[in-house]
Amino acid sequence: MPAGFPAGLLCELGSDPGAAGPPVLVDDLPATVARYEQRVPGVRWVWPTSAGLYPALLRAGVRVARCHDVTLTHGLLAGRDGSSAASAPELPALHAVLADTSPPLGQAELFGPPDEPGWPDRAPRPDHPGPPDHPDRLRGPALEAIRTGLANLVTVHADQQRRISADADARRFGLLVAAESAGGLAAAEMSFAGIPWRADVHDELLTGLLGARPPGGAQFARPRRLTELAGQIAGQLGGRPVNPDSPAQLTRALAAAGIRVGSTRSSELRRIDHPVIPLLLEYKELARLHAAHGWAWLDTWVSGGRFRPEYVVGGVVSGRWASRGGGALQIPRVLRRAVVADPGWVLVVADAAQLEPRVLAALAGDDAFAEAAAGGDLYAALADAFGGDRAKAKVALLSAMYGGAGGEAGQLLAVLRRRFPRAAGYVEAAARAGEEGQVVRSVLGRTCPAPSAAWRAVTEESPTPDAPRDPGAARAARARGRFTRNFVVQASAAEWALVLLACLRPRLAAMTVQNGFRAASASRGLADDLAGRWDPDRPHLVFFQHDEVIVHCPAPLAGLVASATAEAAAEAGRLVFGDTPVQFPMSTSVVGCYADAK
DNA sequence: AATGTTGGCGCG
DNA sequence: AAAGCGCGCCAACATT
Repeated sequence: MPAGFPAGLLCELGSDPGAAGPPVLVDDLPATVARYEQRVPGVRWVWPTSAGLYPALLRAGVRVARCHDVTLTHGLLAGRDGSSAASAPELPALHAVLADTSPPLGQAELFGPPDEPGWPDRAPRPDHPGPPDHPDRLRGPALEAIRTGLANLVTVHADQQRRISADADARRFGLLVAAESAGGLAAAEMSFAGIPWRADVHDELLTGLLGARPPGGAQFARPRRLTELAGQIAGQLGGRPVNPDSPAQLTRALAAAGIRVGSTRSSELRRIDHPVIPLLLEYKELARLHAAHGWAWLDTWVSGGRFRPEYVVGGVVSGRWASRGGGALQIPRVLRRAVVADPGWVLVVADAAQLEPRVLAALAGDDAFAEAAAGGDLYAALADAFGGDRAKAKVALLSAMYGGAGGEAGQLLAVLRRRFPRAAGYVEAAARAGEEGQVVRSVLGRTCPAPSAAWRAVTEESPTPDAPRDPGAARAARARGRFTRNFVVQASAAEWALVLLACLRPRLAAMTVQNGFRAASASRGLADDLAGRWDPDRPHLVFFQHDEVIVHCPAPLAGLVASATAEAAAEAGRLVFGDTPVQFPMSTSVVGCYADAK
């Protein structure tokens, strides 16, 4: 596809902030980028967005090791400084990039191949290509616009570097910027690789649960099983037709049968003893599967044996990723059966065990807690403090992190506070700050949003001390307290996971099946598939869901991949939290099918 | 007809 | 007394 790639403008950054070499027009940007990647190990691409540019490079067969994503960085800086994210800098059209070829130093070394034996030499080579020298063939306003944009990019980048260095903890904030940028690369690579998805297995699952697919075009027809259930539900409720998808209709029909409900949520229905309830619960579960992940979803999102979701890096205020289209982060567990490795390949499924409480232990520097979090089952280790009851330890921790205190949670929270005062104090301080309208920051310096004007208006003290306080004020304050309480933990956990991803990428990129694999897979009839596939003998990161990664790789590499995830987890712990006794174990399975993991 | 809101539920 | 944190997506319903 390189032939169809638009021309791009490129220049090399100088060693001084804001300095840049002459802009050069290149008519094959992917080839040029690839040449830099090969000959100038450590090159870092500065560009407007990976989301805009990198997919086209990947389609052209080009991977990059590191970048500085100006748009993602802008979001982090705007959040930190309380400036509007809308005041985004004017950035050039997509195909303008800067090559930062200065030798990586310390922090900037993230995230390329680590300095370990066995990795490719990353010393810059004197024979690096430099900017290719082409006569400008684009002329007139188009070229001028790109040229101006490129100059803006140089300026904006220098400004961002200055603001990163000015952070009260520039090391950590710089790490956050590097990790967020690496995340942008990983996200594009995962979309490109796609999750291996067996449409035939998915279809069989649906058919087994719902009945045969309603015949063509009938998008809105209910499959057989849903029609049956709707009929039985109506029969139980007096015989008049009722659409169970309509909360209003259902509430009325239930009331007519003498069942009063505040809502039609499954959790509420489950508490009711009536023969219609099991039918309703089954209907709801199946209707949800049909609507959200049924045949229409399959048609829309799966092609060529892959599900290719689009990730939105940093799309959640806590820094977690969101996804756009296809609901990639809400795939129902039953459908994991359809995620099957290619022949000769396996899935390495690795998730961080009990990540959030471990993060809290490391954040708070609570030695007693940290020792319990050193390894193994964290809740079991804490159980002693709760009369030996692991479940109680878990409730206490979740309550501390989410701000719940219903039921016996309040009492358990008191135990937690007594035994692990620093851990409890950490989240409680965050909650107080939030209730007072302040902002809080994660371990690497992601800042939570300031309260809205509406919130400030509601919670403002009344002008006369005797006036009754708006009961909504206390409620709003506590809600924000729960948000900031959770933010410090969830956002810091998201950072650990992001750094894990950033540390895992280069390790995977360095792995290939040296001999025989291409021939072997061709002999299995995969040659046609391989023709359009990226890096056919290399592990592919294909899924990332908050604290879990899936790597799709040739079976012989599974052991190496599993070790790499463990190493990356340990490295992420060191980079994010420094010297802490807390460990971040990964629970890893090597499986042919996602449903068989752990 | 198009757009916005609500109730509900999937995931972590 | 009551209250969990964060998302995206669907059908139904409300509004323009």
